[in-house]
Amino acid sequence: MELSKIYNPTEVEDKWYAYWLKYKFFHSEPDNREPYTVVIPPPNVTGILHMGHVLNNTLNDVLVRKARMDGKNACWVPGTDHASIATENKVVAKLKEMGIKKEDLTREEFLKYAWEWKEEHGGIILQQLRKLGASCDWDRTRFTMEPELNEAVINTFVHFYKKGWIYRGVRMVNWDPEGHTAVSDDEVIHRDTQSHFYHMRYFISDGQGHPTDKYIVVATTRPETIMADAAVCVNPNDERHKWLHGKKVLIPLINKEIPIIEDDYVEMDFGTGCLKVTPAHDAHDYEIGLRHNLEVIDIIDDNGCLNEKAQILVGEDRFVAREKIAKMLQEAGNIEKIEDYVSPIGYSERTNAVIEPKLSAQWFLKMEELAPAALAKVEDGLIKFIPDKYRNTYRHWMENARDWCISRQLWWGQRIPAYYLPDGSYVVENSFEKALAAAQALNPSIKAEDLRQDDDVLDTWFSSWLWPISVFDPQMPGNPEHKPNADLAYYYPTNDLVTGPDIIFFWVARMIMAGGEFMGDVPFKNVYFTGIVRDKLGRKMSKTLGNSPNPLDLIDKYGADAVRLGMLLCSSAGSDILYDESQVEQGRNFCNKIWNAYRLISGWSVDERAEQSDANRVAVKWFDNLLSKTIEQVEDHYSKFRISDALMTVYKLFWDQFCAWYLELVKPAYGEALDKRSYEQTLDFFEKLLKLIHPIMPFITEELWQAMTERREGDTIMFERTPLAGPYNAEFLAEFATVQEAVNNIRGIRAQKQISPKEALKLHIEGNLSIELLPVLKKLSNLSDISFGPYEGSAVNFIVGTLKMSIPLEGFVDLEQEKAKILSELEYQKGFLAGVQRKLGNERFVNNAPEAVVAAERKKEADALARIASLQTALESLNK
RNA sequence: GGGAGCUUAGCUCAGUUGGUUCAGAGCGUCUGCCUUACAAGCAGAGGGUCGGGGGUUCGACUCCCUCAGCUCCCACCA
Repeated sequence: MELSKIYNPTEVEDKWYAYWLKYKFFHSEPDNREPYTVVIPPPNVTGILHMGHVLNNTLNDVLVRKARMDGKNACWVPGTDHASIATENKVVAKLKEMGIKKEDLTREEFLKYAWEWKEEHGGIILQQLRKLGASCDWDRTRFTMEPELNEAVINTFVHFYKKGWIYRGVRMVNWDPEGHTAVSDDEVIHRDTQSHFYHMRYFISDGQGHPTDKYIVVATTRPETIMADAAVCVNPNDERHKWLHGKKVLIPLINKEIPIIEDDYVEMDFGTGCLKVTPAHDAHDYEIGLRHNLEVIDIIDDNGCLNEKAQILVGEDRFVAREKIAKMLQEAGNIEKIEDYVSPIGYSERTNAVIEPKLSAQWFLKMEELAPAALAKVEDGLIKFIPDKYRNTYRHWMENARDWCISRQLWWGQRIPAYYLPDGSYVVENSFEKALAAAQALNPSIKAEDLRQDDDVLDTWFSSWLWPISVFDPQMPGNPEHKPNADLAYYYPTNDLVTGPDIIFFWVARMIMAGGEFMGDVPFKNVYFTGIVRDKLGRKMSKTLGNSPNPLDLIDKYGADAVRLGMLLCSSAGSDILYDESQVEQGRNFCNKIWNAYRLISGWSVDERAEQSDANRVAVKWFDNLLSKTIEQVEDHYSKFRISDALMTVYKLFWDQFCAWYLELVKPAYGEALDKRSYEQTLDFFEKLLKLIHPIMPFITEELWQAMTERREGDTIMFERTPLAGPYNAEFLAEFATVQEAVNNIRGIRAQKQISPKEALKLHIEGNLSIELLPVLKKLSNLSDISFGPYEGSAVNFIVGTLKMSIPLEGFVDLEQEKAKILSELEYQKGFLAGVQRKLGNERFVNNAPEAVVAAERKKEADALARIASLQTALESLNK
């Protein structure tokens, strides 16, 4: 069969993925092999594949496929996350398009739409992962909001509640007026934002609620909140404001009288030294309010609009109100000045709305015991972070962890299992029936219709923190009597987690907490943190910039193997990845190289009776040694999670050694056949190389592995064992490398002197070189003759290692040029020798340095002396 | 404001207890080649005083100090 000159991935990839699925090669069941377990970081159920996913899942797949080929029982559990805020937003937006407002729907009606949306768009991303070649056990696909996992979440809540670690409290929370929910501190992003600093005059009251002519200047960025002011605060040590003590001022526009108070919190040298205190709308002010018993006046509603308590501008959006009130203050003569001002403003990570600090009742999980326990797991080395530097970040956070606000004012998610009695008290149980019973225990007259379940749902992370446990045995969390089922007992703890450092606290830390709480064991042993994928200018990939390629388009254009390689090429753990399409091109080129190597080998005709030539025998011996050495290096890279190094090592072995040297060596002349022995050994090498490459590029390797010989239905490279490194002869490899260098030199001379590769040359070698390597040198350099010993004729000379080589080239030798070359080489060698001898002459070096180092220096000295000697002879012969 | 990290070739980065001719790799660039596996290729070449300064050491890209520049994380001085 004629193979095309160019590898065509599309058909190949679809064919083999379907084949792998057909035979359920990805499926894992517990057995007596060592397990290798990975759980996918569950993507948003309605999300679509982006470059970050590609990076993450490629790395995951490489690790899983490698483990599988190492003979482990590899299990990669896929699934999706319900992503409450993100999904609910999408559904709300969709309903809006349809002319439906969320407020007009009941909870049940809304959830019906949400589930419809989920069914329609959910899981697309999992289909897309298949295109990438991800070898997930699809039979184990989970969703964080499926019934069993919901149960696990609810049981977890009840568990911690009964333990006394979950409590309900009024706190200043980060309110997202667009998402209509509280979000955790970690979901708030602070960005410097251009705004204004309004300097306002607050007139001193005469005691009757009328302004005097005296005033103080208060500076704020939020004039729209003045109606909620409860006091003006100054520093007690501030001389400038001593006269104000005990006085009252009037809030502009509404003329409300508020006291002047004193608190150390106020910085004297910031602003005017006078702070308006608005307990309802600022966390610090709230604290001050608590200390001074101030009234809390909440004038902003859940949509971020002013409410009736504001008295003026009721119903206006907070930003509109800000502009308007500034104008009103100006007109009323209350504005001293308005400065441009840049200040950090909190934005919602999900909706990008400006966060409004807001007082509300929320549920919290205490971190008091969970955080230190989870910190210890990493500090004690039970869990390794790659790269290690994230331990610092982790420690810092864990030592300062605040209680986790776990309630969200949403409908899409697990509803908090707290049930309120008419008197405002509540019970927490994992079912309505139990709750009713508990309520009736408190008050026998309670009926079912008297109980009202809490409206809030739980933070999505409150379900994903159970993921490494719940995907195997959802009964486990929050169920102390339950014994782990067979899956959980076998697969837990998982081995490696590949994820981004941005969710180290959201997810990684909390999984460690849940693992400790429910399993008494870590959820994973290694956490590999990827970087963030950026464009080649270093910018984050974003929709608005339009700099994020669609991975599926890339796969269509270049093939999944190429995309995988392109991603891995630039990915060292923990550092950001500057993605450029040229890397994917490199991946495609590599596929093509592999493809063409196969074309070459498969096109050879074989001579059953021919003897193996000396050159071929040495070539095989060399590559066999090199393969062992390289496998050792690759294994070492993998063991340290240096995936891109492992990849580059294999890449260079295939391209720079196998193709550029080995195949060139054994390649029969045109029209001639290859001896059978060399042919079979070459196929063996090729197969081993395919196996080494398979974890990185699964498709092309399966295609060629299947093509290279007759395979049975159901065979796959996936379950072939990783080639093992045998012993190798390092000296032989080094000597071969010397020959390669010599060949390079001769090629360079040919190029320089414009001598055709077809014209045979003679070579003289001064020094020792194994005779067995001569056929290699001869073949690759097209030499008609090699002789040893000093050469004194006119020649082009070069030095390789300790060998001086000369090519007699009557008519091509430029004497002067040759002399100059040797002289400069001599100079270099003498300088080098001087350096070495200086070192060796230094007693402290000889006495203090390790013996091996000193010995190496002595060898350098000897080698340099030998080279200098032969250079000098060469020079003398030229001078004759 | 606190913490962590980075700075090595045009670009992206390795450099793994301080010691091999250690100053590297990939890509890009330049030159010559459509040589019957591959121009998505082959054969060559050029390119860096390892951010600046100081120190420790027989020896520093590597350890310490300092300065400069950049990045990230945490932190709501209104």
